[in-house]
Amino acid sequence: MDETTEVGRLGAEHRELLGQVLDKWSLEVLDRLCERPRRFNELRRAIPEVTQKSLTATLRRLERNGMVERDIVSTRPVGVEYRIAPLGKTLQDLIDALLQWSAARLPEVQRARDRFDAAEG
Amino acid sequence: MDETTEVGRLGAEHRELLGQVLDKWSLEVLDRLCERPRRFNELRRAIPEVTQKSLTATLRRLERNGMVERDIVSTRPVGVEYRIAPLGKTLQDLIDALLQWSAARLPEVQRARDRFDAAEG
DNA sequence: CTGTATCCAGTTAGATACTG
DNA sequence: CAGTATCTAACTGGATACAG
Repeated sequence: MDETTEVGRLGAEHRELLGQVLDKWSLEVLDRLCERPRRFNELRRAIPEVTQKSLTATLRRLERNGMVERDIVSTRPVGVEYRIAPLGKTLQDLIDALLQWSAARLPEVQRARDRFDAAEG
Repeated sequence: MDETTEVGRLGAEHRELLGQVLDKWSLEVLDRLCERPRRFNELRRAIPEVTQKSLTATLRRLERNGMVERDIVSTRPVGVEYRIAPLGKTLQDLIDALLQWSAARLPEVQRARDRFDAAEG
């Protein structure tokens, strides 16, 4: 296999999976559910910027991928509890590491952005 | 601080940063550049599904965030070499871990998807 | 070789209103 | 409480043509 035809080790399926699990809201939802199970509106309050529609879509996608489980509480009115699934639990350390990386490096990134924006003007 | 007002530990700035660094093509581009510097078309060949437009946009974004550096080679016609920046290097272990997680867990995820899709029909 | 520019179809996200 | 439905504005991505 020569260099000119060398292809990535990441197939489309892996890109799709990581895209569904690392997207805008999923990281934060999973992080929250790793702490403890949460109700729908509890998650909304914990992530104030997410809309109901986007949170619903995020939770469905995570459920479909086996990352979270959904528990219907038969009260009136009904409640729904979301909790981390075993498969989602395998992501916990990775998510923690990503959030810590972001917190640690954001200042450096900001300086890089300022340099870039100043140079291209 | 009571539970009803508790908010996430991830602010909008962190979500934006992770979004720019973990997006569809960035992971694979960074992974490739961690191995060694690459030319533009070399990256295109390594990631056959990416269009020129998207690869350009991805590289600009990564450059702006201090993740990659851009080196213009004054030949005719000109060449451009991209290489990982020190800040991008701090992501390498995380990226490796994500790719490995994806490779290890994809089969389980597929089974979860099949179950979900069968149940909701 | 490494881009930029343009057009355009398809997806996505917010706002709002409504339901079991 | 936990959604679904609808409309619409904004963004995204592919195709194509062209340029330094």
